[in-house]
Amino acid sequence: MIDPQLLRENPDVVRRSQAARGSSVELVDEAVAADTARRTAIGEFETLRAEQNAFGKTVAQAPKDQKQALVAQAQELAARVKAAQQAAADAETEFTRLAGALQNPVIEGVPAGGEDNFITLREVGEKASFDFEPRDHVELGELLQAIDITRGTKVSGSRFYFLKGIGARLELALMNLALDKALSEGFTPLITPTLVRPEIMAGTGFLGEHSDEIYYLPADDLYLTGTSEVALAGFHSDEILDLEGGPLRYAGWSTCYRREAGSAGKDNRGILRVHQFNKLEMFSYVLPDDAEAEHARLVAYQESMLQACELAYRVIDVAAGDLGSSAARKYDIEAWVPTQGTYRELTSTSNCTTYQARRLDIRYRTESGKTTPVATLNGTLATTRWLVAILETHQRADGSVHVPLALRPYLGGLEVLEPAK
RNA sequence: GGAGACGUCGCAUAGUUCGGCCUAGUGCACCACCCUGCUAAGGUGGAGAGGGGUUUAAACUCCUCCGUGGGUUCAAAUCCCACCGUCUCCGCCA
Repeated sequence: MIDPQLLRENPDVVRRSQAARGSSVELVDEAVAADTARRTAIGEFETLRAEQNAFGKTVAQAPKDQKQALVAQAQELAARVKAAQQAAADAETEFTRLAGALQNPVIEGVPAGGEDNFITLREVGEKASFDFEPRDHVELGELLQAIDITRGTKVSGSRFYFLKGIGARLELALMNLALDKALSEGFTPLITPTLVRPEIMAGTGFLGEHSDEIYYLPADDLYLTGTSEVALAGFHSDEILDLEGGPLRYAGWSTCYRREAGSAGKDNRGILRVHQFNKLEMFSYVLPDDAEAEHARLVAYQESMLQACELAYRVIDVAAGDLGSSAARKYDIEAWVPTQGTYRELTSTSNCTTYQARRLDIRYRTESGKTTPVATLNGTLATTRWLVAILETHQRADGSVHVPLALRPYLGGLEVLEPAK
């Protein structure tokens, strides 16, 4: 939910943002009109209600012989109050519908346009080159007996897989490396529920245009989360936070579930795009003024993870149209995937400013004692998908795979993954 | 799965019998001030959330909020219904 005051006082800012995203600009004017209508309706209702409250006292104190006449009068007033209340509620609903459809105003400098209009901020590391024909991660996964896609499909259908042996260990090593990184940066680890109630899913903004991406369990009216961001954002919902001692930072460890409904036929091979994977997600609750600095911090943590895994990557500033409704700015880090000859997204970090917090009612107290929404940010620290880049980047001619130094302590010192005999 | 109890302004509690005197009382904690040489104790006052109006702002003022949502009524913390949550007992499973 955007700030109603911003909408009222600076509709141009919202208009520009909607335009940059390629979203409806007219919606801004509709929302402004709905805001005016809503406030008028509220005023009318409250005037009548005040009258009714006062009259109620007269009735209560009236002598018995006058009561009947007064009650008759009160009934008539009550009917008018009821109508006005309904009108106010309707106006409120309409405003919420329209304003709720407005996306988070993008931050100054975010490139306008769609998926291809991103700006590359930097490229880091040397892309792997081979004097042999490199194998893709599926082949390597088979050689190492680390990834079993055939059986994953047999058991659960397409886009499912087993991580086996060294594959399972490698994922845990990566996740634990990320967890230690998060701990050293002061994050509190949190293992989160992966089934959430509808209001939490809606509050984080995932039930909008991407609702067909989400698994839903009708028998229980619960949603399977596609990222622990959902639970992490819901963690402090309806709370007033104390940020005096600095931001609240959490690292959420969870399995993630995605239907991948719109991507049939895309990335069918391997474990790049799957229905289920694990992820360690950073989540920060900060003062609105500190959000951009926190965003830079989250990217830095992500880059240090990519570097620890000895991967070549680029950092991109995602274009407005590709942001999702809650994000005011998003940086993706994409690692070079040798057999695809391209960069693929490994992390994503969003600055949701106060947009998500306003929906979930997460506030802090200002110096004057008033409450106002906090800013929320989130970013990936590790996911199963990283195995793709790690295996392909560090492979050798004989099918063995070099283990990045930083991961070795988590694999009992193992330096090389050897093909199974 | 069955039976029952409960949900009140940070915490604890009163109020629900019998709808209007609840503009929700009290204690603790909290904040400011006063008093006592310090501390403790005591005194006075303040203090919840959301939203309108007004305003540069403050002050002021009005409406809403007693788990959530409906309903009955001139009037609901109080009566009715549904849902959510917590606890206890029984059953079942691990």
